[in-house]
Amino acid sequence: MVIGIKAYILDLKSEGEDKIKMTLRDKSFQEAHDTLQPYFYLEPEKKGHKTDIEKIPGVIKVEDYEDSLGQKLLKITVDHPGRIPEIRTKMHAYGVNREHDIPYHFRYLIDKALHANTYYDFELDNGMVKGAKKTSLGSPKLNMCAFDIETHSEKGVFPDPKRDPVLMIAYKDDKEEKVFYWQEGKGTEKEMILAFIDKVKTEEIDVLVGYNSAGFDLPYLKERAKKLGVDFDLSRDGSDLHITKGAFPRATMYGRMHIDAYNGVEFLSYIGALRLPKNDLESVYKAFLGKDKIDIHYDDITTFWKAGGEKLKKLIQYNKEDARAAYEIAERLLPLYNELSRLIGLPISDVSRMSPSQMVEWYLTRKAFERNEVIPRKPSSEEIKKRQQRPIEGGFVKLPKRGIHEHIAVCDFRSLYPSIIISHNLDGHALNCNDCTEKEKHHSPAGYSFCSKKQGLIPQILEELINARIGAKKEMKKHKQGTHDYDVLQAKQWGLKILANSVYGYLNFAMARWHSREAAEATTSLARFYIKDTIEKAEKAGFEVLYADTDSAFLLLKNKSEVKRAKEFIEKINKSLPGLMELEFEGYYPRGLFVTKKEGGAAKKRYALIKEDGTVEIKGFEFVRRDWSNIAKITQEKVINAVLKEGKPEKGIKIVKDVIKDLRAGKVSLEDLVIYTQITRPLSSYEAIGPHVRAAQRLIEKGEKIRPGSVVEYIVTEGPGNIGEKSWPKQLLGNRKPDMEYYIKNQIIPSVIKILAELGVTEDELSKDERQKSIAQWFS
DNA sequence: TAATTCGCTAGACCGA
DNA sequence: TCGGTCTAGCGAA
Repeated sequence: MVIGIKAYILDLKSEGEDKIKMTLRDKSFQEAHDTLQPYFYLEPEKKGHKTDIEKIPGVIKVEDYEDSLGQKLLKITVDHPGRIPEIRTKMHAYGVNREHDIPYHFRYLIDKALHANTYYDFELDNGMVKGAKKTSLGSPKLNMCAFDIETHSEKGVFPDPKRDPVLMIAYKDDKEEKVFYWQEGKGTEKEMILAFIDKVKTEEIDVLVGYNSAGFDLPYLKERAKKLGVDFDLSRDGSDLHITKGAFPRATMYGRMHIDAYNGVEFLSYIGALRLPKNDLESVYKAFLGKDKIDIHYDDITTFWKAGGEKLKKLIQYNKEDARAAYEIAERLLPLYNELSRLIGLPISDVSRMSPSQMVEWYLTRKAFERNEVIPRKPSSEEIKKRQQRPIEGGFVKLPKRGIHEHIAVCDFRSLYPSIIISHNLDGHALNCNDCTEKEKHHSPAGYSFCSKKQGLIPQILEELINARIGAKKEMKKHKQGTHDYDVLQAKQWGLKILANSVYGYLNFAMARWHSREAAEATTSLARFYIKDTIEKAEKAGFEVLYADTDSAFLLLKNKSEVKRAKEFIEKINKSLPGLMELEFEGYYPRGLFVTKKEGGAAKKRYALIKEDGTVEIKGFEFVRRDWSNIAKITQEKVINAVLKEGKPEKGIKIVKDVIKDLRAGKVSLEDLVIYTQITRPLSSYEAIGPHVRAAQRLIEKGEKIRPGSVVEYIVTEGPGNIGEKSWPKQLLGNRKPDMEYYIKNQIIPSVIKILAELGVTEDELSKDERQKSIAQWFS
């Protein structure tokens, strides 16, 4: 029987020989099947292998294949996707494998031109897909829930699912917040787990979110379920929850997308959309809910659970807040992942675990298929090492003019690297073309030239991404803020921006299939050319250029009315720029501050600007760095504000002196003295034991887990030895007293001195009236 | 197994 | 104890 349904592919997997099973979702959901004969390519070492290869068990067909790049290959069709690993190993005798490492369900979506999470009119014949036509329906709305578990724990012992039960499971969706729990004599752990599974199923949850749930909650629940004889079946087809352990843990269940919000937070931090002191649940909760999460030490969880009454209530609340924090982060992430999934065309569960580079690579893979280009191999480890040897030259940074300046116009190139790549067709395959004359080619200062006739894959996808983003932004204007359509478009343009911004980095990334050193060098060399050219032209036009970094230039104006002249200058530049390249007027700033380095000379990448409405933008200074104490940061912010708003030295001096006084009087909270620093490698591989490493060692001695990525929070205390010896983790501070003189001398003074120096404040002035004469020596 | 380069600064380390 | 050099982290773009 043939039926037609409007639905989207939520999930899919391989099933048997040449079959794909998929979950089609609309208001309900339904299982469907399709076929795709698995295949891969071989770059043959020499001709004449064909007949040998045909004899290999599992090989169905061997054909000559030439793609649109002129690559002459053998296309090897096999009977079963699961056989590819075995067959491709045998192929080493005949040549080099190509496209042998594309997961079968990705292969299916790419070859059939189907995008996950996108509505199609499917024609199904007894559950087999007979046709799929794209509809005009927009983004699907997925049912999402967050969850979190609390487990029994003995003092100082990490919970072990072989021994310690799960006490509670918090659940939150868009309708309710609920905590499943049991107590001795009231219910059982088994019933609780079953009730949770039942909840996920009855709510038809499509997206299950936890925090570190791939590494902890789901493996833990699975293990407990096994012990209790419960079928821990969260999937939509009765298949098992699949757990992959290791440095990058994964948990997958067919038919439901699992998102680990921890990956999401790392992703958002990575692309610069989120900056938290550390990427833990507490920081997420505070950033999103604006208040601190209830604090219960994990040693006390079982005690609270047993105690009942108010304590139990508090534990329930604690558990709820964990789920709530995961939910908050997921609410921001899901629309983005949904759009990225639609763009790249792969399921959310896969996309949510990808780095921006991987996203670019899979996007390119799909587009390469459309162009009939067999994709490049992954580089070997030797090739990767070779690529990493000599770094390419990056952006140009102009030495700024130090001091406090008035009337600054900032202009910057819109999407500089992408627009250069598109306008000059920078692409590994467009390099050294034979179709263009020297004159026709795009030339770069790096010495490489590129075809001007046939657009390369990289410039093509960049152009598509940028145009799609312009389209999405235009479309956004037709919708009211806060509506579903608006939010979807917002997420879409964000996803497009992430992809477009990642392409250059991808090009220069050693592990990239489409790595092109030449294209990357051409990109940065042209970027240096354009910014230097702009600086030169600005100076010729009579502007003093205060500073420039990669894609932006700061023009010093004589007065505010010169803004018009600056805009005219920008327009003139734009007339000379090729293709999509555009210089934009970013803003007018009445005042700006550039300081000198510690070693003298003006400092790059550190400045502060104030807008007409009084908002201050601070770049590079300690204020924006997490590895400085809050007291130093807020003092610096106040001083910068005072300098930019009033420009009088007295106020700045007073701010600093007051803080010093407060520190000596013990009026500063401990929280404001904490320094956050990340541990980036196993402790044993540090050559220099800095304060954060010393503090981490102390945590390890107490049995805490410190891994690369852990953020240590430490305070410098009074006592003998170097600063490291004096550094104690916040948790282990005990009776130790913070070393206030350290905070004055090594935190407050260095963070303000270069700023106040621009107002003519000298070391002596700052130390005047101070009871301790020794202050002067700090500035020596 | 998953973007790079440019730049600043603190604090350890090391030899005189 | 001093100063130079190196290691390490993090931010700007």
